[in-house]
Amino acid sequence: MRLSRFFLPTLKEDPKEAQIVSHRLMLRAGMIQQSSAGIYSWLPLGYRVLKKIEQIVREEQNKAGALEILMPTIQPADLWRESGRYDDYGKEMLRITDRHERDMLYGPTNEEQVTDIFRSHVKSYKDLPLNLYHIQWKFRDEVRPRFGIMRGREFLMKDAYSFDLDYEGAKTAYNNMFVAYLKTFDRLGLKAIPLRADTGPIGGDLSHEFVVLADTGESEVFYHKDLLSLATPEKADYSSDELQEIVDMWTDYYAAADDMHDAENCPVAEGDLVSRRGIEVGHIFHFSDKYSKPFGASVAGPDGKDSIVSMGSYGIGVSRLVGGIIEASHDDDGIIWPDSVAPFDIGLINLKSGDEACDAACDEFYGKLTAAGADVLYDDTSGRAGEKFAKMDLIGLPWQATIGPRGVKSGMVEVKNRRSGEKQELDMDAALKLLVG
RNA sequence: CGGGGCGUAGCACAGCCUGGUAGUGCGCUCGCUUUGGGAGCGAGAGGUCGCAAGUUCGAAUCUUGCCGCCCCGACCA
Repeated sequence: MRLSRFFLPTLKEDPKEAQIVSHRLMLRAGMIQQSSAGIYSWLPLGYRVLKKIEQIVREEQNKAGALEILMPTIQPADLWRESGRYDDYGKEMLRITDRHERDMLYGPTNEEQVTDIFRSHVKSYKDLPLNLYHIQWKFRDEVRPRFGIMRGREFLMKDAYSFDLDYEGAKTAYNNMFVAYLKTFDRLGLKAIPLRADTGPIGGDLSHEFVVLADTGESEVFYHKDLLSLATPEKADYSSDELQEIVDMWTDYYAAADDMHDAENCPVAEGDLVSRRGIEVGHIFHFSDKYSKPFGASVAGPDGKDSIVSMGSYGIGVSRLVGGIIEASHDDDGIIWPDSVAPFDIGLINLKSGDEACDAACDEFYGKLTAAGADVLYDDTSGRAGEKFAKMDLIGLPWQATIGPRGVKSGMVEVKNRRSGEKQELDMDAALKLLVG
């Protein structure tokens, strides 16, 4: 992609409304534009990142055996009256009346909707276990949206829902998602820790939050120092017992959010306890028959008798992760994207656009990178060097390749790693080898 | 929902107290000079001063109401 043909409205100065670093950088890097409080448009650069994260989440859900569906954003109130949540949910739920005076709502979550789908079609234990997920926009009318995309009112979320015959099956489904989450956050380049969580209004007895570590995170977490050295599970398939072992291994270590942490009675020795800040990006629940019972979601068991299915739900804040990743990975100059979610792989800078030799060298290098399958943002604009470097640092592509009058005669390319800052002068072939293998 | 703050050009702001023809920096356009870390000079374009009512000969400025946005707290993917 040539920058001259791209839409990248970057800002040199900090917008005043943005306090936290991810919000500031997203606005400055031209990733998003606020539409109203807590509601944003995604501009090309931001949208690319959002889509990359979404795709990784999707791939890991698919690998875990979950099936993708797509449920509507607008739901009928009657469904929520069946579970009793229409009255319980309060003002955070955006309520809408259609032209026929029917009560509708913009979904803040989809337990009712998915349980309705399940009960309409699934009648036998032979169809279990089942895990349905979707990646869809949600709306919660927060009293006070803040932190940009991290705590918006409209947000993109992956939510999965598992259905099992009994508690044992549900627990395996839960463990399966637990492990899928470890793999997902690892692929996103994040350090995530599972915290035993309060189950809150949804209820249930098995629940974990996944918190991404970032110095600027919203809440404080305490955990045993060895927790982070655990290896992320790699195998494609695990048996129920293996899943349980992995979950046990991860949850044996102490980890708690500040509201659950009791310094006086903490089981971890002071020297082994680490305190850092974090951002909640995922939440998994087992909630048994909370929805299946009022909805009459039951299946015939092997004995021919109907039994209510046991459910769980598993959320990942996809849009929030964009901010979370930036919080966890940036410096004074801008964003530092992990390779897996970077909007482009490489930024190519033509230091003297309009100069015949520079243009020719850049065009050639751009062609080779692209032919090798790299996604390249090629700054072919007529801007000044400093401006180009600063902009490239700001948008945080993992690699920068610079071609300017100084090195062009000898066919040299300067390659810089955004994260380490390390620069090296290479001839075009060596640079190509480094960047695209 | 309690408390606080702010709405003036695309962005950041000054002007308001003490009413009198709307300004600065960045960005944008054109020209010249520059050219390896957000350039210099010159010339331009761009604003019903959030909206409405009121006071006044005259309102960005004073008064009232409304709307929007931000921050702190309680609450949450």
